[in-house]
Amino acid sequence: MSSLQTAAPAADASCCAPSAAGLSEEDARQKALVFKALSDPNRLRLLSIVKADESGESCVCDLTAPLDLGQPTVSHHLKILVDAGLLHREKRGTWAYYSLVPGALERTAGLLTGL
Amino acid sequence: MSSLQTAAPAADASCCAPSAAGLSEEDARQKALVFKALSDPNRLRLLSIVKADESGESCVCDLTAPLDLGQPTVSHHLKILVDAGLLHREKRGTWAYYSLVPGALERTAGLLTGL
DNA sequence: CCTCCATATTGACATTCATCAATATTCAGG
DNA sequence: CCTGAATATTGATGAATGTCAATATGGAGG
Repeated sequence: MSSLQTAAPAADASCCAPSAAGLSEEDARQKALVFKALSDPNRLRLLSIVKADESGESCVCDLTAPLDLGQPTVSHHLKILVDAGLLHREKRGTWAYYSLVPGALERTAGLLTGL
Repeated sequence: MSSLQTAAPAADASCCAPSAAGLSEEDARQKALVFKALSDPNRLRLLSIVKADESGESCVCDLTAPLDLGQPTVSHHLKILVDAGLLHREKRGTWAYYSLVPGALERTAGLLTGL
């Protein structure tokens, strides 16, 4: 399971944080994972295409062409975005439809302003 | 020069964005650079420490200890954060003081919600 | 059952990255 | 000037990453 729990306070888990004014080491590592998922241009484009689609979801075949990448590469990027808790995957028949996890982008934005 | 201009509208610069529903390739690359700067746990901790400091600025010597990293490594990370437009560097005497660029975190958060 | 199609996984390769040790730079004091 | 201190830069190294070609998986239709 896991799923990064993007906005988790991670409060008592790090009760013994020795000092280090800011983030605990563990807290920083988890938050960095989300930003790492966002640190690739093609993944940003995938997110924006999925978001822009009026139906709210896109299948891999719609995402391969505009990025000029191979299908396995697009699948790989999509998996990273799903693992980061940003995209949701639903398989219907032969097709896989990806959609934004509601509120995920806003929660991630909150990670920044709440640093 | 450079300095990523985190919140630049990049409006007319990409007037010819051919199609690709979402971000243009160039737009995506620039935004990815900011998130790449945020994709390292130690850099997130640096940001939070600088932000948490009541004086609003910290020198390298204050940042080396809590991260348990060598001084060159911390300098390297700070440079990346400065290049990303997130931190400001001011040298006074022998010391270098780093502070948050006002509004930079909020602008970066806006990159996400405005995808 | 067999074939086709959409997607996922594996393996390999080149590139990028985080880190450190060593060295260079720059400034303050004597 | 010379010394010492704080920071930056360089070079090297091991790990992680993005990409593709090849293959696997799994459902749809004949």
